[in-house]
Amino acid sequence: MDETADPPPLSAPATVEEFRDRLADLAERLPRRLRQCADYIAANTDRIAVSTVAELAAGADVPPSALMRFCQILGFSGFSEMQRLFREAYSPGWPDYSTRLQNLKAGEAGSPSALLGEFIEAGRLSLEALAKSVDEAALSQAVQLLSRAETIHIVGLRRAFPVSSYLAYVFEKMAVPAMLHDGVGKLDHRFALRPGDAVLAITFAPYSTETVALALDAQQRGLPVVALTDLPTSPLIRAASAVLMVQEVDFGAFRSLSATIALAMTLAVAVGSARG
Amino acid sequence: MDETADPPPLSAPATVEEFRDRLADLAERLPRRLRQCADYIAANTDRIAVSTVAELAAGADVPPSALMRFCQILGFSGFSEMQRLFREAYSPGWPDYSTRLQNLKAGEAGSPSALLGEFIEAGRLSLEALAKSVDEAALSQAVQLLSRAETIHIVGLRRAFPVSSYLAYVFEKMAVPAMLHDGVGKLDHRFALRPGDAVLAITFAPYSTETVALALDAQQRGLPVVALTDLPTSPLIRAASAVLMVQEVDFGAFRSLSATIALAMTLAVAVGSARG
DNA sequence: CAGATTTTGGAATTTTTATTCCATTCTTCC
DNA sequence: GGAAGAATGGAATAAAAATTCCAAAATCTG
Repeated sequence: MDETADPPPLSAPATVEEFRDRLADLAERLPRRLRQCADYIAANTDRIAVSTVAELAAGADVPPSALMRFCQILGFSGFSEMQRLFREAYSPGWPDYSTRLQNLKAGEAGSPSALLGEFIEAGRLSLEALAKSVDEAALSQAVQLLSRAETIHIVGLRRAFPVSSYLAYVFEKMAVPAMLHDGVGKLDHRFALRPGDAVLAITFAPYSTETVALALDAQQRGLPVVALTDLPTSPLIRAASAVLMVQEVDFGAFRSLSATIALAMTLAVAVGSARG
Repeated sequence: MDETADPPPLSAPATVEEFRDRLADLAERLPRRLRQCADYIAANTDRIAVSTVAELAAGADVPPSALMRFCQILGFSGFSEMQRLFREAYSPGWPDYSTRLQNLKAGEAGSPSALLGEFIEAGRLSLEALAKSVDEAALSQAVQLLSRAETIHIVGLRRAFPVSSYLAYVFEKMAVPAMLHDGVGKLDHRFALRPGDAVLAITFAPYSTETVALALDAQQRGLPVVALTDLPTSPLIRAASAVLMVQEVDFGAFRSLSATIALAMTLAVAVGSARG
């Protein structure tokens, strides 16, 4: 009979900060559906003010009633009360991307935000350049070669290592047999290359000798090699059966990887779905 | 019999600009109450997305029915249609893709170049979102914490591993003492954390327990922890002294890393130059 | 593995909001 | 000053949205 007062009767968050705090606090211990709500809401807080329960629920991929329960757990009487908070706090983010970027770059030269502006711009330009310059024939051929391989050997060190490790991750997610040659212990695993396999080699100037060596070795054994590199003068080219070229825009001595990763992902996903 | 076609059958404005033009055009020749509507709406365009008919009518000091009539005169079927324009214009409508991209995507669906178009677009959108959402204060604080550290410990696995390995590369190029915790051999190297060091932890949903564990461990020893993560609900947050949040746009199940890398680079270069 | 407890999805209900309609009030112009 | 037409306000209705409730499913516990 004494239903020991279950949840302390939370009062509704009064500010957006309070809201975020409570959300972060609660999220970990919520059951699955409610957790989905929390994540979606966290990622799309700005849409609360202009959406209906049904729209948000659809976005979070839960039924509307789950979202209602979620609002109540946060301490609101319901969705409407929560929405009121955001409608009142709402001020449109009108200054759009290009304006915002200008502001970022205009900040005191050398400040972190100015730097960020530069890197964002460099990434954007690289992506645009890639869109313009991609060689569709080479891309299709690369996909074909890799789709037919038994195991795909991925090699890319130093600056190319983030790319090769991401490729390895994506292939694993798609259950494509792949081996990442990461150079740990200076082992080169050359003899892991078996007939029927293929090599995906990635390197940019200044080129890694280990990567080039592995690619040449594979070629001599008659394995197909797909090269992901930057210039027509790359030493990788004479080892390769298919060449994908991508040039990143530098910012100072530093180079974005946006375009390279976009291209690598494309390759991985296309291969993954071709192998089906 | 020929009821001389009354008002030319206006179609609804399709953009906010069109809306403003039509409003300016019409306002002068409207009768009193409708004129009030026009004036109030012109001055409070930004509230349309988040208000009800009744609220706006009260603001303009007219009855709701007058406001309804006003919407229809502007060419909308009613208030809801007008509101939809502003709700959509507000949040998600990051504008203007370049036309090149459209072409890429237009290629045979499922073809590699169509895929590439999607990844390029996802990267672009992620960069734009980052430009909008970056928390400059948190960024400065993160730079400060890492600049003061003796050794910087970088930890990020699975999907975050490309980011952490790139950070390690850049720090090395800049001669900043840094250690990459890569989980090789399942060693956690927890005791490499020394007083005076700092941790830069990177993880995205679904969060890596190893990364979170190392961050918490560091926090308990009183070391500063900089978190690079995606959502306010991330378990990393309660371990962190500075939190950088970045959200990537998904394409299907796959996620670009463009924005994350841009932010990571910024951090690395800012720290590198702060340490001279 | 059975029973207890929590979580979930969706249909039913209530509340709010948008929209229409029409009697009344203002304007205008003869 | 009165008739014709336009404009108006508010009550009535329709549509949409929020909220509740409960049976079924999933999960936990002994």
